[in-house]
Amino acid sequence: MNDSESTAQPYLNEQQWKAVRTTEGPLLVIAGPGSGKTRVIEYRVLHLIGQGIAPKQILLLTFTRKAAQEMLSRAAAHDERASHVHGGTFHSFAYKLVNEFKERLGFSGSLTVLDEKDAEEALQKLVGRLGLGDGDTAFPKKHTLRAILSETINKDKTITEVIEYSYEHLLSHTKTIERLEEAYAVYKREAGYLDFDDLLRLAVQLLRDEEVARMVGSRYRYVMVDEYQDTNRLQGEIAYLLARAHGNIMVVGDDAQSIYGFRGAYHENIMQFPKLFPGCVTVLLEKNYRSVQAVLNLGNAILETMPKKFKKTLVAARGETGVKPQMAYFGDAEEEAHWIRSRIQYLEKKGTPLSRQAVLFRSSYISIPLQAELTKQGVPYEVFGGLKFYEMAHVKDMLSYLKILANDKDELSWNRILLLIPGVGPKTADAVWNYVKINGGAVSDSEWKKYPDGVRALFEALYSAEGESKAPQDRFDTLLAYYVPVLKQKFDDWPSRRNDLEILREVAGYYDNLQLFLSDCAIEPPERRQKRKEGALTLSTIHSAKGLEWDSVYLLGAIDGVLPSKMAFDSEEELEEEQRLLYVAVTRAKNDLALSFHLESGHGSFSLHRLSRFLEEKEVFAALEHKDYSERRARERAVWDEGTDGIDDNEEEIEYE
DNA sequence: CCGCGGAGTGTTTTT
DNA sequence: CACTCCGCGG
Repeated sequence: MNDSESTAQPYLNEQQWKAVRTTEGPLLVIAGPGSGKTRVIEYRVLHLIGQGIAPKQILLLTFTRKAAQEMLSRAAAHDERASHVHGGTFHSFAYKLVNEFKERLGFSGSLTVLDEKDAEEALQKLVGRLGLGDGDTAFPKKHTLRAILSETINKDKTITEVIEYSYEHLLSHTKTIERLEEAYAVYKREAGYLDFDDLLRLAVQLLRDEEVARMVGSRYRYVMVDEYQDTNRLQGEIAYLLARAHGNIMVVGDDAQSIYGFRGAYHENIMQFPKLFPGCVTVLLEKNYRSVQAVLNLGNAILETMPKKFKKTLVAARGETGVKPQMAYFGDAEEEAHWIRSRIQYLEKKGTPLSRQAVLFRSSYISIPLQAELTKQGVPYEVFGGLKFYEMAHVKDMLSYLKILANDKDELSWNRILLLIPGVGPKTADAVWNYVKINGGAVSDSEWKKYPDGVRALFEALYSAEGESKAPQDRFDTLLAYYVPVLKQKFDDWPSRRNDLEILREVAGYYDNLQLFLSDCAIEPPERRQKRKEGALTLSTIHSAKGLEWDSVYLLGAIDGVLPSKMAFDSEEELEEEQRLLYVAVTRAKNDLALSFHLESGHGSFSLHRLSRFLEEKEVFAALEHKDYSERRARERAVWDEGTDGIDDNEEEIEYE
């Protein structure tokens, strides 16, 4: 995939230099899209090392692991020492910290990180156990329950506040959900479970402790935080606590690109930074080295229509006018997919390789017709965002076996793998778990007779995979041999799943510590494809496209109800975030941008037929070149006003010139 | 107690 | 349209 650094910028400009050289004391960098902030971080790392700072004393906190790796490996290309800089996500940093000081937090056994799905599973189990939703069909689903509890942590609110604010229809369940929250906390503590929110919460708790703060604070004398506009209150506090003693902290962000409010991102963090760190130096990076003027004009028009927010304008550094972004209209998703695919291939023929083109969308489902079209026509593509590798059932199954080796109190994993055995349902699974909880792995012969035969086979597989000294990959192999028959029986499409597990096996080979492998799987999903598809087209959610750029970009589904999502319709705040999402999408394009619309004939009552409201704003509308490719509409028009022949045919080459 | 089949429901974005 | 929940037959 492409990244910001392919942007041709021969030297650092004055503002960028200032950001690089200001190493002592707090520094706030407001960086518009394409303004070279990645370069600033890269050079700042090199500059610090050049000053004689030990790489180990530099900490770089980013939003995704990939971002940190990119920046550090680029710096390492100039100076190998840069590869020893500590870099990662807040969550992985927090996990290491919690693990290091777990006794202080009152944990005795090993810790297991719960991903979102696990957390939901745990909640559902508790709901059942406590009989909370009994006979009540209106009782919230596990996903909603998890969202509510998560919001209390990430937005620092009480359950009542969260429900009053975003889930008014659930007010009557407030008391029950409070009970659930307590039970969930106890449950996690007993099993040694940490969900994503616990990681941040506990890290803050640790750093608030003077002694810990002193130890950790002296470890990292220079702290840098990327994508600061998308940090939440807890992450903001972690950054603050880390740098409180020495004040050597740089944060980089752009409030206009804050798109993680739904996850508790608190963009006020950026505004409050100067207050938190008095004497802070502010640097504004406005020059855009990425896009042609026509694209920037659209970006600026969107910026103009945003309520509140910083006043700023993207200033083009490239000086090329470029072609006005196209707004293309279609009758249905298939027409749209067909057109986009053929336009992509057309540009490829004209010299823009597939790897430098990307199709972006608000939500994954929107891209399905296009994926079908691309597959049909043999266009190689790679999808980012949406369903994740480590969330697939067979991957979770396999990881569950390993998780039990790492933490035998892991009830959720026991439950999962027991249910895979024929003849074992919830009751038997529970019985076996209760037995294991008390007696450990030593099972008497008489006990076996109580359960289906498969249970014994499972235990034997687990026994033979045990052993501290064994490499994670060896254990993996033992358990995979056990699991493959289960896989074949459970899934018709097992060959491709078997292949996924082969990839997982390879990843396991990079680790010599099982714990670490497993926590990484939850917090920082290992790259699913070691060898990336060469020369493939990128399909990505807008969220996953953050920080990236391509020569040619398509925004699929510029439909009111998709972008903005209909889920955001009744919240002013969420609508603003959707608008920033549009801004992020259009500013990914370097040379060429096309937006597209199709009529969405929803199943059931909902059908979407209006252009995104953000694009209807006068100035935004004017920054686009509107073209109606709808065959349906063309047909209608041909009937209504005879004489015009509307749009000729679907001879693709003609249409985009 | 398990597991299958039918009915009903609500649908985003991610560490 | 995919997933969850419920009820019934084995």
